[in-house]
Amino acid sequence: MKRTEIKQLLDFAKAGEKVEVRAWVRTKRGSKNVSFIALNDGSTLRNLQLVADLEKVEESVLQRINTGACIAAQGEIVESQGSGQTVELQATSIEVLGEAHPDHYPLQPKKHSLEFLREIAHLRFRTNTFSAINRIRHQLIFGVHEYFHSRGFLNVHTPIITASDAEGAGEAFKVTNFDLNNVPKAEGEVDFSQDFFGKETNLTVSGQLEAELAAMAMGKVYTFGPTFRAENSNTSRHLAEFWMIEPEVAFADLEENMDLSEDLLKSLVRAVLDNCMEDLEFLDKRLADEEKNKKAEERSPMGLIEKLKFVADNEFVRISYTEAIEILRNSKPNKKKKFDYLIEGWGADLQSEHERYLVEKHFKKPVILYDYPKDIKAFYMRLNEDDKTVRAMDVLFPGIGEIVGGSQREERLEKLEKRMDEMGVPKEEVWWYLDLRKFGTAPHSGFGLGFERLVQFTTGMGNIRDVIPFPRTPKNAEF
RNA sequence: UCCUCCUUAGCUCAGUUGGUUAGAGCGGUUGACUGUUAAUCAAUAGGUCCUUGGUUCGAGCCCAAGAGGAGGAGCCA
Repeated sequence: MKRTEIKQLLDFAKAGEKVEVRAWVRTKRGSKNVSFIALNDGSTLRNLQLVADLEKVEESVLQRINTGACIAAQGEIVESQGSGQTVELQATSIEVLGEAHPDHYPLQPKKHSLEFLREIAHLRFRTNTFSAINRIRHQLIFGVHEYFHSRGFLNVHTPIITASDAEGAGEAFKVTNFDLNNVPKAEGEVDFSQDFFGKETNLTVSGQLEAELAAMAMGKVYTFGPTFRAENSNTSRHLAEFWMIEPEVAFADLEENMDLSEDLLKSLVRAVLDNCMEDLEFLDKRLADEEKNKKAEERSPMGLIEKLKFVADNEFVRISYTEAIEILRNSKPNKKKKFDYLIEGWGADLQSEHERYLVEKHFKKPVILYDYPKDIKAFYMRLNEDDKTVRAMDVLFPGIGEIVGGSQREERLEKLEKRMDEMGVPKEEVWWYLDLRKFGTAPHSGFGLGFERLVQFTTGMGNIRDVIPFPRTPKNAEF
């Protein structure tokens, strides 16, 4: 008999149908004559109740069925006599595909801490929370490709291994083929000319520079790939390995760049609202339960679904860095010296506390900040007429902080070279990037969207380690 | 990397001013129960108190170093 997925079965099956399901056991309970087995196969958050009558199913088989076991069950769909479900599967035969010994299986039919589940990441897919997160994560992955494809963007695979570290986006992981106990040296220095690529190489920190190359021929492109940062960051918003979406658009100015980022974010949130409501409702409730344990002033004013709808339906606030500084300088926490870093004047980099104030207290909605001082931004951002600011923009989200960072790129060779000199960026390493400005240069813009931060936002999860199946963080590369 | 906090049973946590055999709930096991909903009821097993060193007659508790985890900061996405 062909197996039926539980989602299909619960949505469409009629009483009297004979089916086979294959699934993992969540709980088993019951009495002398009848057992009730909650089954989940990942196709939906909902469980199927399997009813095993001792007259029809061997007791020796039932004894081997514990939480975590995998079974194949054949039977007939019947209307449930119990109140927790409308239909259930009355078993005619059960085969145990894989036992899960109760003395050793770590998942119990009870609430586990997220910290504990991180230690058993190989099994946490089997919990409601992580299956919900991963179904939403999939919807977002799919949504990204769907969004760009339907608008004529081309997906570009930029290299994972790169020779340039010119982006300045943090420490890179080194890639080498050397025997680390016997590294070839020349004049005291490591001799990379003998290494696999004949030069020093690392894992990419961003696909942006390469995406720009593609955009200056293909027009509209995007990357969606893994990126790596060897920063010793220990926060709930950073990973050493994370996925980033980087569109790059020829002829687009900063305005269009902001439009694209806002529209993309809203579309993705809407896609989740349209397609993952069952999982969202579960996470919404989970979050609400968690909020009950918090103090009143720490509680978030909106539930998860409410928050997602709010973001999808409302305009993001757009203000310049200069306007933001004015707001912050005149803000209550600044005047009362409640900020750890007080805003004295123009030019200061904004700290998390400032971004949070703008987003969560002052505007109470997503904020796009643009036109930052050139000294606190990367070399490739286009210089404004004032010679002080660059065409940079950051999208700030409540609870997450910076979810998007982007800019209009400097397309004028002279200005770009001047900035690289000022900031000490080695021009010879990225000669190809400069070539773009020599041959048919054009205005263009792009941004980077941190995928896991987006998943964090849409699932309401507080720690980024819980929205990627196998998080890579300092001192942790298990699984 | 910095600051703060944490580490006791499989899990979540108590553990009094340093004092004899370290506790609970859940989970496990065994038994009871004619349909349960994280079933219920009864009994029961289960501990290198993170590691190392120190103070003390005596350390889960005090001190030092280390390891791991969480929250915040920095860096950023």
